[in-house]
Amino acid sequence: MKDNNFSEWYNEIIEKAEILDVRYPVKGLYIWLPYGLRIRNNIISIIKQILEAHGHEEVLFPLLIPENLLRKESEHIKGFEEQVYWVTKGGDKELNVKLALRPTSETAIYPIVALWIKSHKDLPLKIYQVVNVFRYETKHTRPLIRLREITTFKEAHTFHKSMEEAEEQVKEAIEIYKKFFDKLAIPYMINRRPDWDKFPGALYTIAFDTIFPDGRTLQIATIHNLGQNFSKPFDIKFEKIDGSFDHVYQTCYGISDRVVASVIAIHGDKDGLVLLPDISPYQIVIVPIIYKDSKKIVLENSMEIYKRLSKKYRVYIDLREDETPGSKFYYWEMKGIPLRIEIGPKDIKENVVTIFRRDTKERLKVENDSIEKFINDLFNDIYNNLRSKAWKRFEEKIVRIYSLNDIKSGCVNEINLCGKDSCGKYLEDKTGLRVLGEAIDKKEHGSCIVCKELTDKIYRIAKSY
RNA sequence: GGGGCCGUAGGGUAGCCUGGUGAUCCUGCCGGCUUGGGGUGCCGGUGACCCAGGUUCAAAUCCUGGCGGCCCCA
Repeated sequence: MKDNNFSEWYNEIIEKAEILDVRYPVKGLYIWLPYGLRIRNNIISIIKQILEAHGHEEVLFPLLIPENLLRKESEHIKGFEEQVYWVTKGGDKELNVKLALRPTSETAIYPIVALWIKSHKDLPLKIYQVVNVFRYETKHTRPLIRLREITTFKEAHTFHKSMEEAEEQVKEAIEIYKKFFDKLAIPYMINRRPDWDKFPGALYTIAFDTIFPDGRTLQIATIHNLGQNFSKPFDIKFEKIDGSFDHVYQTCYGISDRVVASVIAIHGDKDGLVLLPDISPYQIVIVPIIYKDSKKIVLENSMEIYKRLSKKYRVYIDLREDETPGSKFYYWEMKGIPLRIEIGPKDIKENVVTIFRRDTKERLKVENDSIEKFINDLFNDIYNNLRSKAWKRFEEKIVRIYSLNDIKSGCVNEINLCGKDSCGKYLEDKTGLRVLGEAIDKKEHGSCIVCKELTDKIYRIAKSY
């Protein structure tokens, strides 16, 4: 079902694995359930760690943005106008100044940062926050993919003394997201968005796209070079070494709930979630195999191993007596727990435990004394296996195309394109696919698939979410 | 942006076309016995017609609107 009806599979997993409750009576808003939230939080802490290691500091700005600030940068507001939720009343009273629920936080953050930055010594400044943002989506909403409340919006904002430094920051951001998605074993391609699809107000936008099992691409991270487009209207100035003043150069970059969607969609299989040890709420679940006559010894043994492993891992021991082992197996596989340890009378007699790995469904017998060592290796194995499988499937969905007639809709097409808007738009109209943008890591001589002009630019087009 | 389909217990469904029976079945949940190394079996119980209006003696069923879900095309 994952392969022939991805949507159905996805919705079912979200519900059965208890990621979200999708029954909230407002379109595009969902409830994080405890299990899903733990996965989300584990993922967030990974990106936080990486950002902090790269010198970013966490901040937290308000949700409401006064209308005049939201409108300061004209391209920006044009891009978001149709999607803004407004707060117009306080109780019964009409507000004098309408307040927007942030669709993103540039216009909330920048006027304040303008107060913080005085001199070149204050630069670079690198901050980030993890917040919710609201967008009145008119298109089909989907859990974690297209939301009206994006509950997990990690946005970083950086401020620099020169365009060169801002360009360097874009490169650092790319490295940050590479590390992040590598850690999650999510394959990606990096595309420079066409001008008509860049972030409103940006000089240019670079995006990470992954490919879902149904062949559609999903944007999972974006990086924007803002130049001085925001620092001028928001008047973010600094004094240079020579005493003159300039407006700062800025970048911003973000990820969202879509990262969680990718983790679910890319690693999951027909039996449910498949989680990496790093992000799984529990890394190991212990299922004692209880028979009447050996109940006591099995429980004692299981508890002992549970306590022992809990020192190093996140472990859950499933002591429910009204469920049979078989039903527990299915349950924890749906939940994606990387390892299951079965302990029964046979194991105890042989002084072993039975370890089952979720990713390959193999069962292994492991000597009692060497469990920890074995698990450490196994965790690495699981990561490597999931990562290489994911990249393999990803690459199978990318094709190199030389003629308009050969373009395929179920995968990512790599083509030569001159880069003119007119050729890109023509292509979108003609194929119904979307121009994801120019591959930043790939060049190849050829001629534009539309106008035949010589070019070495490779563009990617695909059906996207 | 355009078009189509749908809304019945916690989940999945039958019934709707052609209005009228105690609203079907599976699953889940609760209780009991049984079983326990891949969804153990049996018995008993629980729980639903999205909302508002309209048509009608009578609405899950027909009509209008709202809210919500899904699919296709651009």
